[in-house]
Amino acid sequence: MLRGLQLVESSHFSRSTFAAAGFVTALPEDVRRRLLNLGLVRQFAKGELIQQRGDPGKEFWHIRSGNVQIGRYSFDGKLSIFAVLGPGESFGEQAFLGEFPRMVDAIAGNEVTLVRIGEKELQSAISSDPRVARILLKTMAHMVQQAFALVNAGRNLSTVERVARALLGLCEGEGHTVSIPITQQELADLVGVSRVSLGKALGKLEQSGNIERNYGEIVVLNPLLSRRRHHSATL
Amino acid sequence: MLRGLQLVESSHFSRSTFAAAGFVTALPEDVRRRLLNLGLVRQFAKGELIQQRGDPGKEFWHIRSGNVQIGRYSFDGKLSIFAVLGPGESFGEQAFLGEFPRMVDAIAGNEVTLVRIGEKELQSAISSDPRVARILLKTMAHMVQQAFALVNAGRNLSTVERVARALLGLCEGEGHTVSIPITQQELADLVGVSRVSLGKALGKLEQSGNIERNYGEIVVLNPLLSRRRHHSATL
DNA sequence: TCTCAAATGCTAAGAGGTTTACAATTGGTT
DNA sequence: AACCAATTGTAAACCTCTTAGCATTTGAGA
Repeated sequence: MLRGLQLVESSHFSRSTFAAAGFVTALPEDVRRRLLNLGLVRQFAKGELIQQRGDPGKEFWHIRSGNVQIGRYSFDGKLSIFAVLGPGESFGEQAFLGEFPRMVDAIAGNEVTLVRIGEKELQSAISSDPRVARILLKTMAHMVQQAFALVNAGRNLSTVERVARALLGLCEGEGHTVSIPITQQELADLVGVSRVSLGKALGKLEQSGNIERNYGEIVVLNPLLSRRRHHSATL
Repeated sequence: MLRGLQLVESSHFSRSTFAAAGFVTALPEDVRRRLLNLGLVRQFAKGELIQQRGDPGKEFWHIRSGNVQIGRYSFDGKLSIFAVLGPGESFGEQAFLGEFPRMVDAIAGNEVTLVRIGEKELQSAISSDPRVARILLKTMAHMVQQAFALVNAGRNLSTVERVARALLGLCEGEGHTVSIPITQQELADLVGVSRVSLGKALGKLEQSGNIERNYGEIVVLNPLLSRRRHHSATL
């Protein structure tokens, strides 16, 4: 029975996928400050492209203020948003650390202030304090862990549950009612089901009062309503 | 049309899941040697338990000789094997680096010689050479990458393809015909499908001459036959 | 050799997702 | 205001997997 958007959430769908909320956050206060002080501060205007799919990841970014949309421009120039990240979060570590090309585009959602951490800054932080490397490795290990949790989640959850999770992920910690600008087709691709199935799932979530369906947007009514960690779904 | 076990294999199913083939291998020759010299060498007799699910991961292991079975003991004392690792490979990094309990059991498949790398050895290696931390971070980033590749693979591949991949993963680089001791129920759980569906998939793979089904074992006939990287499945 | 539990093979019913197709709605544009 | 392309709602046929049940085969131990 549907009883609400009360989900597992040991990891947000989007956070764990394309960004590491804890990558900078997990560092001890003093080390974090030192690292962020090393980085170059850059501003981006709303809509400006921060990173592009395919180009080499020579840095990662820490968000000081504003928010960043993570997504993919399709061939026809449309953007499919996977996540919206806010202050304190960081993104781009994966390509940077792994030394492979960026897999997603990042666009400034509004006026945004970022700190750029490149190879030099990373090395400097690592050599300045022996704890740093260890903590970063720990954070990465957790990301691997979460990634595999995702694999299993995908296997064991119903479509409705997966859709609900994806929506929660797109809310990104917002407290109250949130309007997500996304088409059903895009959301279907994100979750990995057909548009028809997604429609049915959304229908159920709407009936149980969790969301509202509008043209080109989905309104999540009470996203924070009991978002817990390490519990099984009540859905 | 089924044309053979010619698969993607940017990542082995099992390797990327429970072990990191490249975790030690990726290090530069000199650093690797130094790290492995630091570690305590231990022998395990065939069948001996190396690590147990649930206990704290205070180290990881590098296999010098012999092979190690990674799996899970079910409540009734039976072992479900997920992977068999050989010389040069390592395992247990994830729990060790992430500082959470072990998720799998590891048993010596035969007389095996391991090198134990603990906190002290890791720290020592990291501080001895600035490259080490960077390389380890890179390896971890790749594991995250592979994990997400798995997510997408699970979404886009047919059951037959997923089964074929799982089998290839269990072969672990063996060149010729390999006999894998595993029941259909266990393999079904591993792949995430029902035994009935697995049976059908195995039937197709057998018909196309890739495997043989026996009682409690599956024989993979030509596992190495064109195992490539970063290509799409021909299956 | 006989016995029996485990493992496999097989079938049928049912649930749920996909594809395809078309109608209805929406929001921007002329 | 009228139009049009994008989006959404809906239906039907089809396909695959699951569950459940039972028959058959296998291999190990008495």
